[in-house]
Amino acid sequence: MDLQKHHKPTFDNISKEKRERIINAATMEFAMKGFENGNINSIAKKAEVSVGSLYKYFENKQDLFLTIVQYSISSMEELLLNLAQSDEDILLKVEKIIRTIQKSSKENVLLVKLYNVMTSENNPRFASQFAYEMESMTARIYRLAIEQGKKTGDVREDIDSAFAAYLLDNIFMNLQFSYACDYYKERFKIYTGNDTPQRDDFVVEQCLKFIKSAFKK
Amino acid sequence: MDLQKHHKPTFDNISKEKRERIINAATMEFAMKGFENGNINSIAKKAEVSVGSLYKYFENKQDLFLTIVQYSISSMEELLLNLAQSDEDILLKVEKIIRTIQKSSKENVLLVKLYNVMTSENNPRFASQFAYEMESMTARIYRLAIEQGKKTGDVREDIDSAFAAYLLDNIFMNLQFSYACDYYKERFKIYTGNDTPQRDDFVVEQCLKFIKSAFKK
Amino acid sequence: MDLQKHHKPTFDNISKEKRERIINAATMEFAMKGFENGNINSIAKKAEVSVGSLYKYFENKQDLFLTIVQYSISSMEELLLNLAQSDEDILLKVEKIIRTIQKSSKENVLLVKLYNVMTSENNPRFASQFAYEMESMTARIYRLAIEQGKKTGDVREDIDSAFAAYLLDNIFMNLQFSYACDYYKERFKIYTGNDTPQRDDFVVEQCLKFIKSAFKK
Amino acid sequence: MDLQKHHKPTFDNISKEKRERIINAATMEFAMKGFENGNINSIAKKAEVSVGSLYKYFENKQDLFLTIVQYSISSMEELLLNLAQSDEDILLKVEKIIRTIQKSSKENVLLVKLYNVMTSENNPRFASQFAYEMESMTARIYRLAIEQGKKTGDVREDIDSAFAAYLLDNIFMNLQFSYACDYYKERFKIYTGNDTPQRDDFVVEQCLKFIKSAFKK
DNA sequence: AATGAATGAGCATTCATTCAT
DNA sequence: TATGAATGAATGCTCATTCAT
Repeated sequence: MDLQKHHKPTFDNISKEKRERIINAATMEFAMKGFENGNINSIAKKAEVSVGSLYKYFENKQDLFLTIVQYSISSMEELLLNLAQSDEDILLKVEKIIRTIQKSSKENVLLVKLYNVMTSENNPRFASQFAYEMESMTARIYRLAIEQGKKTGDVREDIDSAFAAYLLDNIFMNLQFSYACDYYKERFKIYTGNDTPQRDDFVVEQCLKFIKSAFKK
Repeated sequence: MDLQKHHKPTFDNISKEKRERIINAATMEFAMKGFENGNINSIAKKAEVSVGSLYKYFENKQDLFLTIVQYSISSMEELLLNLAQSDEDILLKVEKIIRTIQKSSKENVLLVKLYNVMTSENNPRFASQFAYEMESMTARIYRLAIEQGKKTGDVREDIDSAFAAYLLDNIFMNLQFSYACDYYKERFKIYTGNDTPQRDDFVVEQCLKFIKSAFKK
Repeated sequence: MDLQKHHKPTFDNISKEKRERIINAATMEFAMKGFENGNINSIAKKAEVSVGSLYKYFENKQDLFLTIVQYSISSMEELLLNLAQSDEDILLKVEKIIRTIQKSSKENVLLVKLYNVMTSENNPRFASQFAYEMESMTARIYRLAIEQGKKTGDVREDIDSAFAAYLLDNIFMNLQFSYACDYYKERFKIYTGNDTPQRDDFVVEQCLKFIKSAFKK
Repeated sequence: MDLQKHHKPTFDNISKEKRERIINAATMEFAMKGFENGNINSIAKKAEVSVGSLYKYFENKQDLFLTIVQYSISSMEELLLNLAQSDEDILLKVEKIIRTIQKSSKENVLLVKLYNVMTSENNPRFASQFAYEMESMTARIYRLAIEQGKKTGDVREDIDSAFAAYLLDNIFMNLQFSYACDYYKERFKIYTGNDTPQRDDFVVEQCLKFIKSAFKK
């Protein structure tokens, strides 16, 4: 677990506007090119900040990347918190989640791409550092919703809540990537014949049928 | 579909042993570091072959990479073909698939890592080139099995076969990564509490329950 | 006509001394080895500058080469402008040109070598890019002088001014190379028996006799 | 002076047809790309001979180049010998030379290109090795013709025969390049406005006027 | 003698990081 | 604190030459 900051204190002192310029430029760069291929000098130029400054704010490239990832996770967490707090039926929740994925994947293609990059970076440290916060939140939310569903009788009791949450997230995670990442978009097309998952209602409907039935007693 | 070779004819002429040394070295390199960061000179050294030779066999780095990926896909295809040809009940097939994933992911960690790397390289050309070969086979197999299931009454008829195949593969793909890739391993642990999906029977059992129920009328 | 700069603005910002170190090192390298064989890393070392810096100043090897050539052309142009502006008799002008060639070829052997290399690089783009600036100036100067000669009666009127200028330059160009370039030096020796055109006055005298007579009515 | 062979005895033993295949392929390669950039492996492929064989015939790349140059010089020498032996008036001879240049430059662009490459190769050994044979022949021919002209009264006696021969060759050499080499073609265009020296008769006429007058008493 | 696969030093170019101003 | 010029190690790829068959 790694919740510590990855930037120097100086980064907190600069103006919000400058901070956002940096975050945006770096997010774009890393999302488009990945960590290894992302270029610090390009980020500096795009953010209209000097490289020297960047190195005043961050120890090195990796720390800038980690900071960016933190930010993108925070953005996603906001969305998730809304879903988590509602008291609805699990299937309603699932529908909300899917619709949120559809909406936010289109609005924040870069964040999703970045998340995708993150999941396959060949640096174990990155992976384990962030999997925790990112996933532990969704894991908890899904598991609680499933347990709640068991109580209300919406979910059969003979499946393991934690594992079911995992399966659910497998579906959601790939669905999310299918809206934003090259490989997954292509894959979606191969499976369903559609260019991108454009018929959102169809996707919602099919997913719900599948999941509802999977949970049903 | 892109089944053409990505190597020069010379690569077919060298000894099987040398060819395998190269394949292994390159698979290891690309699986660990990805395409961009994979180092041709390192591969040559690891394979005990000169760089010059490598460039006699492959036009460039990309073609070596593509060749490697082809090999890994072929390996997977063999497994899949066995599953495809059997005439069993869809649930038996699903079980077989999961057990195959469990077995081969452990045996061929590198291939799975390579596949994972491939899915997140930010190169659209790679994406479309490989999504097709990689996924079109599984897509077809799953869809046919589902359609067969509809006929035999094992699968409800109101779900879209193609989309259900996609959902199924979402689950399998992530499961596969969970056995071999750092991020996904960590994520599995967060969801289920287990270090790696070691309790294979538990995984099979839970997946089957979920999927069986999802398909059930 | 290609008078645009071939360097990045950064090259204008560095100290004159450093700029000259680079120009000198590169001129030497390219003059001795030609474009293809000239080595960027060697130039950097000779100029006591890092390769990285060189690439901050120039987009690539070709642009460094073009810049060098521009410099050498500018040097020559200064000399030519003096000759051009004078209002003298064409034969006086010819004598001045020859003496200028003699003087400058000895002083700037490298520039002449560079020009020689340039004329035979098998790169059409280089050729057309520079032939124009280099030659169009001399072409105009010679042609105007000849036309002026026709008016004053020093030059017969039945020869084509432009073509005569071309023939004149043929002689001058080879003369110039004869002072600086290995092949042409050897060739001069074979023709005249002299090691290098050392007896400058003899060369002047003979050339003048030949050209004067050629122009004479 | 270097008249020795630059190939191993083995090259004399192979079939004439194979020898010519090699000569042709190498001439093409070196004429188009120059010595440094000419590629031995490409030559072997083009000549349908193995690289190994090439190295059986020639010590190294340089010796292959030198051999090629020898051949091209021999070709030119044949032409020159014809001119040399005729007993004509010097101006008729000059006309013949120009027409020969015009004809052969178009027919054997590669040989001329090769000769051009040779004159600027930055390897002193090349230069001095070949200047001798190539130029000493023309030097002698031109000088003798001029001396003959002096006797017959066609050439003024106060010019140095050797130097006049040199000036003559300056004109011819550049004229030759103007028909075959990129830089010189461009330069010809700048001076005369014509794309290539296509109006051959005009060229002959103007050259003759110039040279005739230059020699005239 | 002929082959052509193998070699590996060499080169243009990139980019994370430093540091003088 | 901010700047951005400077650094140089690192990498994909080429090609003259060798040598086992």
